Amino acid sequence: MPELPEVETVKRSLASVLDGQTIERIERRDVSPAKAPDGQFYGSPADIEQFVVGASITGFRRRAKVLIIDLSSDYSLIIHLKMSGQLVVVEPDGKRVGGGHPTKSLVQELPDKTSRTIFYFESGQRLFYNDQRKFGWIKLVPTPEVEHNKLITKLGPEPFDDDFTAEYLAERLSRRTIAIKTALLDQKMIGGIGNIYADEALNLAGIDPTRESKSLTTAEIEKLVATIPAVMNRSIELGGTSFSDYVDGLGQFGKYFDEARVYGRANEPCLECGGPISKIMLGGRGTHYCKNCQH
DNA sequence: CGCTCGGCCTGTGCGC
DNA sequence: TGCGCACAGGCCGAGC
Repeated sequence: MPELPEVETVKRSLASVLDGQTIERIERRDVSPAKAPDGQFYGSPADIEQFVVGASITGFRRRAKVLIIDLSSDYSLIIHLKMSGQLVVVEPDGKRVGGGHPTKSLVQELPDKTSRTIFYFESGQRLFYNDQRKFGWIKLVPTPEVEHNKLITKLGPEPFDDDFTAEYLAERLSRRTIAIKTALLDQKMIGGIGNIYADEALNLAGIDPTRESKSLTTAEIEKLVATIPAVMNRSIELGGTSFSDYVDGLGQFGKYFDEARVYGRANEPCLECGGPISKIMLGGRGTHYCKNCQH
């Protein structure tokens, strides 16, 4: 589910209510399958007891699609929501802090069967880490080690970084034969792009997603370097993309989907030419584009 | 080294 | 109405 704009939205919403709050207790649930750690939380019970319980939250950070919660114990929680992860704050009375939405996924009381870990705060509020498909994870690491952690160091520059330039991207694409769409999803090349925004940015740039990476012209690469942060910024403004059950930390839906140009719009008319949006499989991912407008 | 594909999980929606 | 298959926001590792 969450790509950079969704994780950024979750980060901001959680920070607005949980910054400075003290964790009173942790509950790790749903221990199946046996090989996954309790609650998908990688950390020994002793370490969690010592460095998480009783600690307060000193800040929230994001790197690409990874959320980092810093604690007063000088330890940090590194969290990846992968496809179906949610972090949702609930009031003592069980209501979402932001009120949430009256939809199927939110009518249900928490915890539900997807709730893997619950953080109880002294305020009485609770933070639910829900993950239907169980691909996501939480890891406990010393704060000084976060930036040296392999999960973080392997990530390429983010779309908003100063070092995300046309020169950088041209160099990285210059000898690659993989489709440009596949290249954009490579987190080592650029950190934070996922399936939705790869399709959207390529549409805005007028580039066919199946093109060989090394075939892109300088002008096309310059367009991409502009459209990628543009589409991400617009999505952050709208609170990310929800097309089924993504919600932010307050249970709010993102509205970018209403503005999506190609993603999820197979067979619908292209906003530019009116022709049908195509959907193909590329590198195992559903890929949406306009054959008239993207070359 | 580069590339493609299957696997990890659970659920939903579609075609038959 | 029921059944089985394809696909879903991500990423890793095996195998060529």
